[in-house]
Amino acid sequence: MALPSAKPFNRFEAPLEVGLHQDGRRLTPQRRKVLELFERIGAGMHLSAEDVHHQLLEARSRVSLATIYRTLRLLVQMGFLHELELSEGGHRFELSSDDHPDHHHLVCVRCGRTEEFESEQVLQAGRIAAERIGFHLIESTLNVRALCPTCQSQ
Amino acid sequence: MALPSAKPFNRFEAPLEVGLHQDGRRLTPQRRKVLELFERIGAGMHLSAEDVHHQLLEARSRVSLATIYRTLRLLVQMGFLHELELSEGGHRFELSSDDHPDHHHLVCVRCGRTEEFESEQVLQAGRIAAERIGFHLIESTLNVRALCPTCQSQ
DNA sequence: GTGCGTGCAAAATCTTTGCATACGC
DNA sequence: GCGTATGCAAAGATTTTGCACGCAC
Repeated sequence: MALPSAKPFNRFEAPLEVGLHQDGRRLTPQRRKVLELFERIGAGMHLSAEDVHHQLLEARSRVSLATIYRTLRLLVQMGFLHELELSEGGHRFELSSDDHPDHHHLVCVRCGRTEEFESEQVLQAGRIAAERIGFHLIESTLNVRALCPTCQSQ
Repeated sequence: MALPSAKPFNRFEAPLEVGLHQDGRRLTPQRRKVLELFERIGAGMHLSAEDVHHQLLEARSRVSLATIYRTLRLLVQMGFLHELELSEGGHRFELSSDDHPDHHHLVCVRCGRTEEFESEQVLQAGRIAAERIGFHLIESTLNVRALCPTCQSQ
């Protein structure tokens, strides 16, 4: 008779384990708990490192904040999580100008090269989305993560 | 005979002074220097608080970092500066998911309420902008800063 | 003269890191 | 058993704040 599986099935666990082992890394309870938390709350929920820490504590899992920071960075690198930039964390400033209306940024994820562009289409899409749920638009910024030509050829 | 103007003309100074006085605030040399710096380097340049501090020191202006933080916040509130969110400062995470492709965020600047939406139009605009300068698109996120219905009515 | 703004230094956040121990492999 | 990952605490980095003084108005 077959032994019961020690771990419940988790659609993320197999890929997580495989991905980790490819790089000589290890599947630890801490890493599993962080990823399971995100799976449990579902896509589209945004948590900070501190949020993750608290949620895990409430679920009776003590994972140190340092490990959570390390794990979040790892899971983003591996593609399991996305890192968002919402307005709270903005730390750079530029001049407002009529010649230079709402504009957007293309950032090379490898070398950091940044290019700006404008797009009436984007502006309009943001406005429509805002109006649909009754928000009043203030400004919109599209951040495009990309590879620049130089980094593509390397 | 007319007295010479003590201050050189500056296209931002008059609006700055007027805007400040409307709220019972004052036009100080520090505030003027910060705004002049941004004007000197031109629209589209992105500076952090620390950058502003260094640039002013090089221009022989000692303005304390605390004042720079206070002034940047003020100038953003008044609309003279924009606050950007580039990829360096992201601090929130969400699950990646095939059911939940590139999507965008509407954030209420007052209460922080966040709504998501998707837009093929935005995706396409990002793709076109990337291809135009030879970048290869990885992902794009539109952040829309807005006022939610509740906060509008207050 | 009134009271807002500044500088300074201390505090509060938020995030990273060094090191000894624990444990996945 | 080897070597990666963790927890802890300390260090860093960034941003905010309390307070006395200075200066814009």
